[in-house]
Amino acid sequence: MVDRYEPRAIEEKWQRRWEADRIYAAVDFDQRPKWYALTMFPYPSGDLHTGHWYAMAPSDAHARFRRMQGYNVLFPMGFDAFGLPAENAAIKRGIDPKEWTYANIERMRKQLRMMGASFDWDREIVTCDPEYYKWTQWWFLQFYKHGLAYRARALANWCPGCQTVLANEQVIDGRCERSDDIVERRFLTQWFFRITAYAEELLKFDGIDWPERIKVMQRNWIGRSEGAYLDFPVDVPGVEEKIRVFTTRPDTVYGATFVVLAPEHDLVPKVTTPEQRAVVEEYQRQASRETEIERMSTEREKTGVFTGAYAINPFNGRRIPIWIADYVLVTYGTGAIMAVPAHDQRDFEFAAKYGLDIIPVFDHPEIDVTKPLERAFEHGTRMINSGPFDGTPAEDAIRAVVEYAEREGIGQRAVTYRLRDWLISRQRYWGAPIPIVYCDACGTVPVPEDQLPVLLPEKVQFLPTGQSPLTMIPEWVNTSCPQCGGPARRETDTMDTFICSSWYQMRYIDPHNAERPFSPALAEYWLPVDQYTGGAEHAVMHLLYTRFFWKAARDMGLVKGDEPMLRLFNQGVILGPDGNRMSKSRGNVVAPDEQVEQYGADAFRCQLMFIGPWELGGPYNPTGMQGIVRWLRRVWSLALEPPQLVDAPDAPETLALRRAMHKTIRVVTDDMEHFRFNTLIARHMEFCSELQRVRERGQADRDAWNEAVETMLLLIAPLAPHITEELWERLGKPYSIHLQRWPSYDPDLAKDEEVEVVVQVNGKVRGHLRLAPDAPEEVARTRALELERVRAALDGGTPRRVIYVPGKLVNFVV
RNA sequence: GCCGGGGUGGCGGAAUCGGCAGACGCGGCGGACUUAAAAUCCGCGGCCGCGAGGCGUGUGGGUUCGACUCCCACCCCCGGCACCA
Repeated sequence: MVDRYEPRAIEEKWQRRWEADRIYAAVDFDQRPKWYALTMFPYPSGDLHTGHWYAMAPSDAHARFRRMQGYNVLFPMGFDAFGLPAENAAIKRGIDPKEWTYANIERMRKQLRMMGASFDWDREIVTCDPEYYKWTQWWFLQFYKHGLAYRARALANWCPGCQTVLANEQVIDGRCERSDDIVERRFLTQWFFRITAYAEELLKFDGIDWPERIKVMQRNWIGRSEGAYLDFPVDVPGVEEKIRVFTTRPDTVYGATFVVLAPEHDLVPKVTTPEQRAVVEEYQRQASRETEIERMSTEREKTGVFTGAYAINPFNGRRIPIWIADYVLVTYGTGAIMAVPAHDQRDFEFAAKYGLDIIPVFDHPEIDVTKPLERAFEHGTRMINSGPFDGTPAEDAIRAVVEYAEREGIGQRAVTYRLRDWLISRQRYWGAPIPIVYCDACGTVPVPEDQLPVLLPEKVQFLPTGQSPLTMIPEWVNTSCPQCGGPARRETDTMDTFICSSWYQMRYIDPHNAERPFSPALAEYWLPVDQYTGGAEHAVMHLLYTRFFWKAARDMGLVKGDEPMLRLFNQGVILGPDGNRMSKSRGNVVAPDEQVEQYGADAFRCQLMFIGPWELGGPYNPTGMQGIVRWLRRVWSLALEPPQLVDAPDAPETLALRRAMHKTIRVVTDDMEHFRFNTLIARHMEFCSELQRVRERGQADRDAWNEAVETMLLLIAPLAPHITEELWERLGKPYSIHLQRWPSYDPDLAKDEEVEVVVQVNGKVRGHLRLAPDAPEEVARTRALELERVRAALDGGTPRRVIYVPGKLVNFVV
């Protein structure tokens, strides 16, 4: 009698051994084909939760699979360690952010090791290490040098809870992505990365295999619109300005009966008449107090005020009023629109409310355009009320008007994007300092590369003042100008942590390089990432930023190729047993450490993979764990307690066993390729049942049995690395199972010898046959007609038609 | 409103170039082993019906010898976007 399967007794032992032997080390410049597998690195919150396991364990299984297939696999892990929680802990509990973070990292390293994942720990990176953020700062300088980083005053998102500005991508439904506070809008001078320079290219996903929904989300976020800029001269004495508007409907320009500026538009103070100044300024004040949430509400009735000024429609010379209204956004297009109430519902509502003219400029087959409109209509048939363009068919209208505008110098075709430049400065301490110095004589001066890193000072006061805590350390702020040596001040804002994670995949390939972010030769060998896995919640943040970062790096000549991650897989969200998101307040949290304690890491890994398709996520049910535990016990028992082994190479049972094994290899390999862990484990369970039946018979062919058991262990190794290693050793096989080759199958043996064929009469099942998959129709038909129930159903009638699908069915139609 | 994803037993889920609906697992029921229990092993398992049989993949139509799968119309759930000119 052998000992029972006790996961706790073997898992730690093997984890230590693997690490000591560095069997998962990625080998630079190895002859094997390389495979860079990357899973999103965690924020060191101090506790590894089930969501981390759900993201990482299947990724690990896939990386192990590739390793066994003969790839030189790079599967690294690290910590995205800058960010607000550390600083908030400092504010609340007086703990130093650095100490807090490193203590958490230490704890999480232990928890990660319990997973038994094949991470190459020699390549670990921690983004808050000066050794790492030196290069984050270096990247900032490269962006600055290439005109991709700039400082500007702009309307920014301000989170009152976090006391810092945020990028547009980090505002979700008007709330802070982290703290959920309602975001305010403030005019502030901030640092930006020019992501808009790559807007057009970011819309293309050529040559990469990414989920459709991520691509759609990124396309929506970038929001490309084609149209034209048109210039409306201002009719105000002494003001020689033109209002440039962006429109996707230049063909409706003759219907423009007023112009609307965003309340924050630069020209507002210049054009507003003295009589209107008071109401205009009051409206601006009111608009500036509004949060995004209030302003974005589409239900809300539109408001606005007249500036008292007029502009001239450059097409027909018509004098039209200039209004301001907050339904026009200063951040989109030019911050000004021509309003065409007849053909735009928003403008229609505004015109109706304030009694402005509504002039249709298209005919419509079902609408009498000579009568007052009830609502705007977007598309008509031919242009009307449009001077020389009258009669132009709708499909030619835009082109005709734009060509005219370009000829006359009153406009030009244009493309605009919803995407804004990436606001990267944060008024917080726990981030990489922006390596910039302000000198009274030289102005904005980048810190020379050889003076990096600009170290974060320690022993800092944390008060949420809305200014970076760094401003309160004069000995840090005050410095000398790198150019002239005169007195200068450091930039006190730190960088958005999404910058740290935009290039981390590049650092893993050369994590200890002190001379440069990574060596070009290693980049040539390892990059780009072959398989990236992580959550879809990063669709328009990290996953967009890192593509931008890569393209910029490519244009700087630092990397080759157009995309950083060739394949992306988004796992779903793991939920608590009650189907809700796990949260302490709901009390539905499943703690991985407890699952491991109770069932073992192998069982927990497998259960997470077994519950359903990885991309769907779903509830984690701990009671279902029994099934996985039983299966692993059975694997244990089958490996260690064989039937009586005899020499029967030609017995039909031996062939059947071989067939089952080859079929299992085929199914498991195919499912592994496509991350179908749930069906793959189901196949394993079936194969185990088949082995069990063989064993029940009492004896089996020695070679076939041993081969089957060894193959089973090899196929399970990526899923459950500890138990398979233990059994591999007990079977006397060479260490380590994880360095063995993935089994291959014989396609002929993997095919079913006989399959069940359904016999139907008029589409209803009346019987079954066992036939070869490629049996000829004649055989199938004859055998089918021999069946009693089929004859009864035919009731003596002659089939009008017979449908035969080999391997599937025979259907008699009467 | 627009764009994705989804709706299948008591539960998690399988099966889609149209071909036995419910693989595999949980829970349930029955049996074997045991003084007993645990563990293990074997069997049953959509619904209605004693049965032959009938009905079943969100709803209603359609195409087809045959539809979870394709087409049309709709309902519900999840995620994303939403005054973007």
